[in-house]
Amino acid sequence: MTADSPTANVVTLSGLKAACSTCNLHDLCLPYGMNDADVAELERIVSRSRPFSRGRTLFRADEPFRAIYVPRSGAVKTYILGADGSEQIIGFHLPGEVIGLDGMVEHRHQLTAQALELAGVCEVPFDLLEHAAARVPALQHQLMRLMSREIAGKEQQLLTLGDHSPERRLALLLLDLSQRYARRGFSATEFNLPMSRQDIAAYLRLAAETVSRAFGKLQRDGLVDVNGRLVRITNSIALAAFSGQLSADDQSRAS
Amino acid sequence: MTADSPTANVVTLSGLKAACSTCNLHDLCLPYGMNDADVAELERIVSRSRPFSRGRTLFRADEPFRAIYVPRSGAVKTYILGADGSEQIIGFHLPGEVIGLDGMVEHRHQLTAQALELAGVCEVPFDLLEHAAARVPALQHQLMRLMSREIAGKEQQLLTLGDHSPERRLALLLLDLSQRYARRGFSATEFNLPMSRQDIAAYLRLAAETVSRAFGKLQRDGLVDVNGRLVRITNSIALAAFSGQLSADDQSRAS
DNA sequence: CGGAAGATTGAGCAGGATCAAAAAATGTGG
DNA sequence: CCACATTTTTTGATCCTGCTCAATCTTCCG
Repeated sequence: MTADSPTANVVTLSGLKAACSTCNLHDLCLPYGMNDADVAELERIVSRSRPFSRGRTLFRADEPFRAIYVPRSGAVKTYILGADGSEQIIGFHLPGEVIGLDGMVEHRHQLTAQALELAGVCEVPFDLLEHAAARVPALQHQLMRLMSREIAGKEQQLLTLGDHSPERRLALLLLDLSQRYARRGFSATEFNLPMSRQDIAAYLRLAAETVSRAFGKLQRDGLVDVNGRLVRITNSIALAAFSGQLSADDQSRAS
Repeated sequence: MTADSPTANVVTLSGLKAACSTCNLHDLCLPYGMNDADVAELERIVSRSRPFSRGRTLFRADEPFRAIYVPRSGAVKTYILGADGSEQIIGFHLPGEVIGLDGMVEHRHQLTAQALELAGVCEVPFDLLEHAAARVPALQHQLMRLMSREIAGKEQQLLTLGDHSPERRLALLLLDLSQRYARRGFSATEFNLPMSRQDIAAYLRLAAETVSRAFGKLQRDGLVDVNGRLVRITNSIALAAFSGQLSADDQSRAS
């Protein structure tokens, strides 16, 4: 249990034990559905790292897959560099959302994970986790649930990109973030975006200029109120209708 | 072990036991990494259905999630209907590729799965599978590997859609199918597409006309030879280079 | 053989990318 | 705390690519 060295480049994690039992992400994260004894078992595996400051990478694409990571606070983006060197953002990860589950097959990470803001992160060595899962059925079940959630989430994202209108893509992202913040106990209608406009553009596969204009349009239409990174959803029903999530009837009623 | 009734609408599966031990998809599917005793355990769970003819659905979005499905032969597409009623195709599934793993969290299927051609399918009740996985570590491991593969695959798909050029998107799909066929013992350079042009369009988020033109372009450039659904990859290196999978150097060399 | 669905080809249009510049926010050092 | 430098975001103008509409051709069924 040595003190953290302030050396910036070293991403080695300290051996600090996690406190899953007192973590408020309990029911979003790995411990969900487990009893106290099981959680204790989990805590022996999980270690908390020194916080990652903005821009620091948790791991890079092609690095060997050893562990999965879960932010406790802050936010993380995962991306891969395209053929032209541009960042293709694959996901934004809020506290309790597991990162790195895609590395199991190839035994290496498929993506690069980078902190969007100061982020406390838990590291979970995957081999230990798997062994524990074999002993603790509740852990096995929850681990699979998290993987299933990841699959469903990516499918949802494919749907978002399938929608052609930039405004609708942006609306879907804002609604998605809204729900995820709400589930974490934050406001569903007012929150700070952890990512830049360019990040949003790279995620929605749009030009940054288009994202800016899309924000303008949503604001002009009275759906959201945007001030820099602060977003307030002024009419969530209309926003959902506009995004195409509601039926055609609702849509016409809201417009 | 009653004979299958020919009633078309009934998707109830017959109780026929699977023969995972003699299935040639062994190392792609669930049995991978398991010993004979473990496979025998798995066979008690898996049941083979009467083949699904073209256009028949294995399950529909919103239906309760009870089982996952694996085609033994043929091909299956998964999709969801967009707000405007259009089919948004999420995936094409070849033999050995598990379908339905996204249903675990919400306890209902997120997508509709439909046979693209006559398809033999294995049905695996998920609760039984999970119980078996808790007893058989090799099964637990492989199940997680399959889920991880699914996540990585969806991420790859997001990358494909991120690419703006229709020709490159199509090239990436063809290369993807090529690899997947190759791993199944089929030719990597010559194969029949199981899906229509419209399906390809719905998958790549393009208009059908654009897909047609993209095929024309790839053919004119001497990368592929297309006759209806028969595809022959005449220059796989150039095709990979064109798709952006290879480095910029390779790309300039091939063009 | 005929009908229908699917695929291809062509012409015109619109929407998002790109290029360019101004404005705002962020951060840094004095 | 402010001034300055840098980055980020917004706004404007133009261009180009993929969508739409329309017609033809093909294939696949009964």
